[in-house]
Amino acid sequence: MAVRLQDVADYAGVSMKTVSNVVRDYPHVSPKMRERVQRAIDELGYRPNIMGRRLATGRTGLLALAFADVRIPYFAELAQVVANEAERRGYRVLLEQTEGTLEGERAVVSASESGLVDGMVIQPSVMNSTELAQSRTDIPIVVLGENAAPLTLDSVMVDNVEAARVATRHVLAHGRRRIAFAGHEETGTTRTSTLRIAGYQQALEEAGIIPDPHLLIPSLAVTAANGARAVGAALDAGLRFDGLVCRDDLAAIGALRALEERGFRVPDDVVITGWDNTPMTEVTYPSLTSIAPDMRALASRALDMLFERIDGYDGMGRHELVPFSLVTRESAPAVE
Amino acid sequence: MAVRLQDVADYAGVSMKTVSNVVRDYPHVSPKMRERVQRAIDELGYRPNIMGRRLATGRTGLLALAFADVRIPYFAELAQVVANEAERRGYRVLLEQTEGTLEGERAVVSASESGLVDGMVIQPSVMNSTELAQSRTDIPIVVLGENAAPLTLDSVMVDNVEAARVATRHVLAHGRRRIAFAGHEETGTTRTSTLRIAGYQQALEEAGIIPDPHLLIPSLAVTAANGARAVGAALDAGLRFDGLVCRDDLAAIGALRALEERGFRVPDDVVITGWDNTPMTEVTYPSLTSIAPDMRALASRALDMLFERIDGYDGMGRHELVPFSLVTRESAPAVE
DNA sequence: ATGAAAGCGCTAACAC
DNA sequence: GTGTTAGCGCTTTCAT
Repeated sequence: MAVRLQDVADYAGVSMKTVSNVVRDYPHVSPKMRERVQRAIDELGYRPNIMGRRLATGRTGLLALAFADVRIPYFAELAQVVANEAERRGYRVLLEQTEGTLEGERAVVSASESGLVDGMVIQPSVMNSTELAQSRTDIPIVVLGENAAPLTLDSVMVDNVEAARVATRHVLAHGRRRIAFAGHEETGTTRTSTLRIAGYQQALEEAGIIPDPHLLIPSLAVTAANGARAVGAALDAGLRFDGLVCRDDLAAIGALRALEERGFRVPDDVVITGWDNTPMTEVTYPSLTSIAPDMRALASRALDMLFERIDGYDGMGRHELVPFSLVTRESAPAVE
Repeated sequence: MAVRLQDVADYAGVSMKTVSNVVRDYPHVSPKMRERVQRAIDELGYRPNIMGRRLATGRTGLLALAFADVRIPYFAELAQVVANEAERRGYRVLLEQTEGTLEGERAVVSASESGLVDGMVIQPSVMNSTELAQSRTDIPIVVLGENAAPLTLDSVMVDNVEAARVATRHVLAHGRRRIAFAGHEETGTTRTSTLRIAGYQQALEEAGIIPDPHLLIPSLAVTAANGARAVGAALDAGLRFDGLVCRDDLAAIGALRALEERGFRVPDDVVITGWDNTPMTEVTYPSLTSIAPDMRALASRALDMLFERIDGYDGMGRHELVPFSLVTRESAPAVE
């Protein structure tokens, strides 16, 4: 039905090899031959069949990108930038969602079929990198947002501890002393949250403040609605604070609503920082100061390392940090 | 390197055919043989190679999902539900982003390679369905959110006109009379926006109100920030309204900010409705009343039709509507 | 119920 | 510079 390489070869009166050379822009083809073949290709409307090519080369041109849920704005952002970077390298991206559960992550990682993708970029929610490294040995994996065990896995992340210190110091610079932390998981705190809380506590201690565990406000899951519920419940229970460092923008957005609903003013009564610098931060009222990871660098370095491994590099796991910045907006304005 | 079907066959002392039968759960295999082969598979850790299988069967098990940008919450939602429905049918989803441009859509649709995906679900931003139908004839396509020309393309959408009437009538029921519409594109209104504006105007006319073109507030692009700018500028220019039907939730979120920033109160001064019922509507302050398309039905019907075509159905294009509802929240509460 | 062999569409040695 | 041919890993008639 579809026109094949052989059809073009027959039509142009040349061999498959020559047509293949033209299709793949192989340099050593005479101009007139190239033109003749190209005409045949155009007239027949030939399109190379990926599967045939992939079988022959062993490369699929496909990458898997795995994370909890695209509906979480940070992951949508990640999908966008990874897809862009992949495209620049001639690759396409297969979305794999894990729902943030261990089963989901296991399912994604222990693929029952092989040869679909050449590599995988994964931001695990719960699985540790040791298990990760053991599950999928047939293709290279780059881990995002978590320091991978130094086996064959590479990792890229921002320095969560440092970034949390920066955010917290910024709140301190506003003269706030009772600073809460919101949005980490209620059950089984993830590594990401642990690191951010560590940075938050370090900054407090550096300022001579003893971290008060009551000021840690966990929420059920990473949604803004849960963030609102958690912060709302804390306020209703009488908890008071004048600064709030949030685990992510969703928690911050939820906190914003919980506070306003109860008559607290941001930033006058409570200074707030978010994390991820997702598009929504610009348009909440007040807009949100947020930690902005360099997403482009993140995706770019992750794919660099992934392709090095696809190309055969076989050294120890490499662990890279990418830059971040604090973008100040109304919820915690810049301080002179 | 990787273990192949032949390796398993050798190891188990049977033919490839038998192993293949076991792998694919072919019914006519004797239990003892099945067990023997299964043990070989387990011991060798055999995983069938997708590409080999696909080449042989002609099915890739992959679907393309194309739309403007995953960072737009509605599309993230769409990606999520389509991925889920596809998985239930044993398929995976390849993300294709068009950036909402004609070039982007053309690039996605006029794939230079064939055989990668078995079908495509696309929500076009600018390309009309006639061009769509002509561009990609090798695989079936289902169009979302736009009434496809009745060639070989199927389409699924909500009744945009009717939904816009429902939203507008709800605002009218609040006793509002100067009702604006916000968030449609400034340049080259999309078909979606056109339909929604039509429904909005119909509802006004039914209520005996002559639609005032000044109350149409376009914005530069579908982001909340642009929505805020557009509505803000309109207010600053002296435009006044007591109701606002928004093209989508992003526009509504932007409008919310623009209004609050200028001291207008929602819903007291202005009643607002959004569209898409994205997660953020729950947690804005005030929360947003929004048109909620039945996303599950949308994805489910789209994939049903797509698979019918993949399986050989070759009739005229079918055009289906899926249900929607109006979810009332604080920005436009339910009216008794 | 199981085996043998012919492809699926393409690339890559290797020859000419 | 171009043609020949042998796979890539799997499924699938067709035999047995």
